Amino acid sequence: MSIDKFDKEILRRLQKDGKKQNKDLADEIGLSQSPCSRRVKHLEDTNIIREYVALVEPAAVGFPISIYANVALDKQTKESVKHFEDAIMNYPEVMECYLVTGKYDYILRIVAQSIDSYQTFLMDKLTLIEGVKNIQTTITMKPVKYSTSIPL
Amino acid sequence: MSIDKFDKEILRRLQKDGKKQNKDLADEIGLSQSPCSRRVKHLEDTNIIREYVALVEPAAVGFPISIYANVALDKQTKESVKHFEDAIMNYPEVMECYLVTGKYDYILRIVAQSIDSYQTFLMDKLTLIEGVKNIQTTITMKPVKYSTSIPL
DNA sequence: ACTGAAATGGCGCGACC
DNA sequence: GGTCGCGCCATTTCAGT
Repeated sequence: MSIDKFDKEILRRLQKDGKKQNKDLADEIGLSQSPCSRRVKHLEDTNIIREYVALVEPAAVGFPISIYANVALDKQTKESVKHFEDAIMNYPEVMECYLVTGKYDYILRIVAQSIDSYQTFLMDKLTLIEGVKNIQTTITMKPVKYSTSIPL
Repeated sequence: MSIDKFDKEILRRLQKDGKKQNKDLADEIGLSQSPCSRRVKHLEDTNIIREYVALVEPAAVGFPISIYANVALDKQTKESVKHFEDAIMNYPEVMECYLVTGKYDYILRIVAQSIDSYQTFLMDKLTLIEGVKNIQTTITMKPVKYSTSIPL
């Protein structure tokens, strides 16, 4: 179940092109098709490859705004934390959420169609979650880099 | 060039499964195969679909640490900004980088194999970029949510 | 046991309506 | 936007080392 050299090469390439043909992949890493295919299948089955997705340009589909929100909770009890995280999971605008150290409890990246619609999200959803004490918003002005590739 | 109902349905599905077969996609949205395929191709050609990728579980390949770094520059001149952004583009550990408002200039999400290797990255790379004045690091303790799907 | 080779079935793709 | 047909690739099975 350890990741060897071949697996790393496979992952490196599939992270760049999720639709790369098995034939080409096999050629590139220097294996024939069936062992290559088996390795890919194994990486999928063990959830090392979580999923294959199409990445959509947010601005092109009407979501030009990305916002970071730092969220502090009243208390960090198991129930309080679970309630917050469950709520977050149901909000598709929340693209990322991490539990963090420091004076806030969570960092969220939220996408929105406009600053107004973010305001609405804030008022109607985020601030209404039980246990949320304080939210600090950071507006992004420009995306500089967005990568999904782990640097193997 | 406007995104209609069909295109939205296509994007919604390909964001969830980038390898969904055209045949199935066509069935689901209620079109036959070739118009469906033509639409997908158009979305690709206009870069509304940026790319297809495999998402890899970071912890499973030895990158369990995600860190947010807030970076302030000495000055925000065109040259200074360009120099920083160029440097960032060459660091594969930097998964995301946004230009932001507020007392810092950039927010970065960085992946690392350990806190130590992040320290090394900080010392040997980030702080050495010309024009970087100040960096504030926020360690993440747990990923709660990570989505790449724009909520169409 | 894991790799490499061959055959079969299905899908994507492009021409045309 | 739909229909049809060709070619290519994924998959599975089998033999070899």
